Amino acid sequence: MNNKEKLRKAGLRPTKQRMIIADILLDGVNRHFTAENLQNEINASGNSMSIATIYNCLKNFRNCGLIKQVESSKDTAIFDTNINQHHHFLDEETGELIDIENDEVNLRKLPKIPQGYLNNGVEVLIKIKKQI
Amino acid sequence: MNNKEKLRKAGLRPTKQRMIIADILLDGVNRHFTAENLQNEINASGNSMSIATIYNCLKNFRNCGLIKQVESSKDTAIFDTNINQHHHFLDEETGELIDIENDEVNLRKLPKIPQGYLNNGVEVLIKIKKQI
DNA sequence: CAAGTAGTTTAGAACGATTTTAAAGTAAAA
DNA sequence: TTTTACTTTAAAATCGTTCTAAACTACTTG
Repeated sequence: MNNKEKLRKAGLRPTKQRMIIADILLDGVNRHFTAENLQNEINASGNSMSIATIYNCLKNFRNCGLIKQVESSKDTAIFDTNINQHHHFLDEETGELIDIENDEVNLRKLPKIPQGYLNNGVEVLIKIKKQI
Repeated sequence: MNNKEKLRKAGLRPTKQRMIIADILLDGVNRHFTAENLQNEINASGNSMSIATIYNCLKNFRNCGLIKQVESSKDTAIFDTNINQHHHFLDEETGELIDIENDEVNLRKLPKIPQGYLNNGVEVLIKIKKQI
């Protein structure tokens, strides 16, 4: 399925700007990035786009499940093109994130989900620090 | 150990402002809060403090391990007085966090920590959503 | 295809959380 | 004490992100 079809399937009009971003993000390579990182890639690809459009687009893509947003207490939002359930190592010093595939983690025991709620995804974060 | 001693032990001068905050936060009750929540509690206690001092103090307390900061992609930093390793349920709609004690989660299998790094804490986040 | 309409992009202003500034204040050391 | 280093403060600045409202464009319908 090409990117135009992916956008339509997600319920998004395949505009010029969304296609530029889809071409960068939806290439099958897993990556973590910020809005600013993406703007740099857009510029490097010979295109340009308002930062408001980049934020709109990231929000749309995320809401449609084309990308994920990483839970992180950094001051800048971090997005992830790996939309499968998976986990992360986080170096708190540098903010660097490393993917952990889902099958590398196994939970023996999970707590009871609170009354009236449904489980909507489990994320394991392993904080790491450089050895000295 | 009283709060003055806790601050000294953490390497922090027990100033008037830090004592006011310690008296609110270090009462043994686990809570999640933002800088603004804390400011309201300070005001409610009949004291007042510059917001810059509150941010300084939270950063100091966190760096000394007196409180923790929760990994969350909300736009406002969330702190936690529960400094033991533990986990959270997160309702992404409302941002509500619920503690999960460490013994309620059991990991059967953990991935290999990347070369040159040390494990610095595991956090499990279970995203939940309201049943409809 | 033409015209209508609903959704999209844009630059720039606005916003909100957090940090910086630099001056005044305070705790601890000498 | 006096000195020194650290802390607090109000206000300004910063930074990521969202809003605004006007121009634009994709899609629909005739």
